[in-house]
Amino acid sequence: MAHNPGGERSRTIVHADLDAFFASVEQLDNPELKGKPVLVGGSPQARGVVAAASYEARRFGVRSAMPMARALRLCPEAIVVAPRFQRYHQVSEQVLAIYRDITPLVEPLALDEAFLDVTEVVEQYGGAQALAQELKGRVRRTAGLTVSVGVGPNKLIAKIASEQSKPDGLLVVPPGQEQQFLAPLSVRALWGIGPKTESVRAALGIATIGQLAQAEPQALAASLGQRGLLFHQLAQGIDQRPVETEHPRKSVGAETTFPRDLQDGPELRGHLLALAREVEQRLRQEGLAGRTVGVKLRYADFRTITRQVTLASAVDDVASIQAAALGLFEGVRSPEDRFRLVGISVSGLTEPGGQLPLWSPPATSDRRSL
DNA sequence: TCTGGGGTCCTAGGACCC
DNA sequence: TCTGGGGTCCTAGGACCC
Repeated sequence: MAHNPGGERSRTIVHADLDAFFASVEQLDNPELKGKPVLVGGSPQARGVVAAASYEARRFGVRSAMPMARALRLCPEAIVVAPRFQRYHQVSEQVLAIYRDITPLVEPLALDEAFLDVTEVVEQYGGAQALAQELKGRVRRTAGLTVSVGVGPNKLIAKIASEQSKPDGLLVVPPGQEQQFLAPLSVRALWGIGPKTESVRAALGIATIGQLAQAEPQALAASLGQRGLLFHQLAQGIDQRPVETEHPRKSVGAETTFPRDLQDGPELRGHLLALAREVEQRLRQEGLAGRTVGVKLRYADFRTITRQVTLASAVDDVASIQAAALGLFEGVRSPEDRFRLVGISVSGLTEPGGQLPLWSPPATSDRRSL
């Protein structure tokens, strides 16, 4: 066991991240796509973006979340494939089963990512390196996919290690080497530091995680609030978050972006109804109901607003969801507004109980939104 | 360049209650 | 006439992640 002055047991955490997941599954299922630039996502006509790009496509500078129109300008010969989420779920379950065969302490983060707490089993495999090799081998043989693996004394280190090792990588950061490993990396590598936060830190003159670790906590708190102090901790390589196998769901939502902007009318309301149906279906699949119904509206100029209402009891049926959503929509729309997206979500989730009302008045006395 | 769809978490302010 | 303190619930927006 590693030396640790704090007296706490040293943990061994694995982060496993499937490479270019959606695109790799498409190449697996259709051998004609192997070795070719593949883009999984929506069509450029439907204002689609790239959900996943094969490594062949990334060489052209294509990245996830990039508008498909731009991706195709960068890589005109790319093959665009519509996403098949059911299939990705299937493969994801297959891979999670492999992880759970190693340890029950598996925390899925997304379809293509998971943490494993292998503290108790790592010695059975002859150490972290050997365990990671074994995991990679099993995923390749069983699912036909490559996975990048990072191993470290905590989640933060494991995650950044797998990121650094991509693709088909393996990187073990032993306890005690956290600071050394992190110091030269960009603060952007820290989980939670996005473009906005990065611009704040740029104003402070901090570029690397090492500099962030050295910075005055007060200065960080002044510009970033509580998060500044958290980032300061993380920059020292300190991260006590446990691997959690259970994540109770907090909300269920569905949204659609229209191929062209829509004004209020039968077409838009038809979309709202379809979204309410979809949310109902998914709530029932999971045996859930929720008290809070929300709508999301994105205007033609990309400005986005949300409105929500909390009902007296939890609902899981189209009629109630749709009624609440329409009420919220009526409260904000003007006839000349043009929308590019509408969405519906249900939160405040519970197990549905007994008879459900079609419509309940808001729980609060604030009825402005209605 | 022209921006998806699924989420989580955080902040801040207001209403309300005792 | 000039107004506490603590706590909870609710809403809206925004940053972020995959």
